[in-house]
Amino acid sequence: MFTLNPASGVPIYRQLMEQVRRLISSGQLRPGAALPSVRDLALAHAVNPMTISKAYGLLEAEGLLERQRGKAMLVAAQPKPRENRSERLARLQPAIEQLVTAARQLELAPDDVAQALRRAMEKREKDDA
Amino acid sequence: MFTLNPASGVPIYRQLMEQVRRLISSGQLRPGAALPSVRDLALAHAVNPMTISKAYGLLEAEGLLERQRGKAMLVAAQPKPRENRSERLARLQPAIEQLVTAARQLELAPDDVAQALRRAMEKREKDDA
DNA sequence: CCTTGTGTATTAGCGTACCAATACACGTGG
DNA sequence: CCACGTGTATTGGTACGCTAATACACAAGG
Repeated sequence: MFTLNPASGVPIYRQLMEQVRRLISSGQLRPGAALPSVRDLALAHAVNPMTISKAYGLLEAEGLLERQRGKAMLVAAQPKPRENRSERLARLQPAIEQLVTAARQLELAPDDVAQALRRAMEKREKDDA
Repeated sequence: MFTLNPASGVPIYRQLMEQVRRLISSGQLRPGAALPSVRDLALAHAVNPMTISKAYGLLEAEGLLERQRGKAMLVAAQPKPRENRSERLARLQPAIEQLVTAARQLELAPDDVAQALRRAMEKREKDDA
């Protein structure tokens, strides 16, 4: 469900937060849905439970998650359950900018980049299936 | 020349290193070319000079840069002056993977992503000109 | 009741990243 | 020669990110 890369430089708890935000904004995690338990996630990704808890706690402070004593973390009941396409595209923008910067510095033609991107998306689609 | 974002989570010196690697692998920085001075870069990006120096030092350890006492850092004379397209595409892969991951979690269609990418690349091209 | 499963607080420790300020060694040009 | 521009070493400090090991409060189910 999540992709955590400890060597990326980006703090793990931040990676997790961003991915939860995305899953909620796309509706893959709907209001009321339960999140993976802190210990499960920590075990699965070989990470300290407190690192996961930190992400959950911050997301609760943002109002995206709700806490129930003794039970799993839930997606909060929100006024905006699912963002429209343009809002989600806005969330994608940072990743796009980074890719464009890299492509420019590598002097790769737009067509080459587009083709590589299409390949990667097709492969991901296949792997998910 | 460089794009350093202190808030991205990725250490500044790592961002710089990666971008120097890309500019060399594309030939935009050729063997013998001088790099921006530590103090200039530090001033331009509001960063401590030692942070830039750290990046330069590590790149020298990698063999990408050469040091001349009292003079600016140079791009080393390398056996491989410029990488071919497939090698440069390989360097682009991490940025692509990250974009694909984000797109999946945002439930954005490949066509939407491709279109957003093309727009961003065209805009960058225009801004550069 | 008691076990198991939630999240969380606490304490301590460790390594990294960055900063400020200072000083040094070297090459170049006035 | 001297001033200026290279990179760099040093010292000291701050903040962050992550870990380990415990321990607690609560809910649900056997």
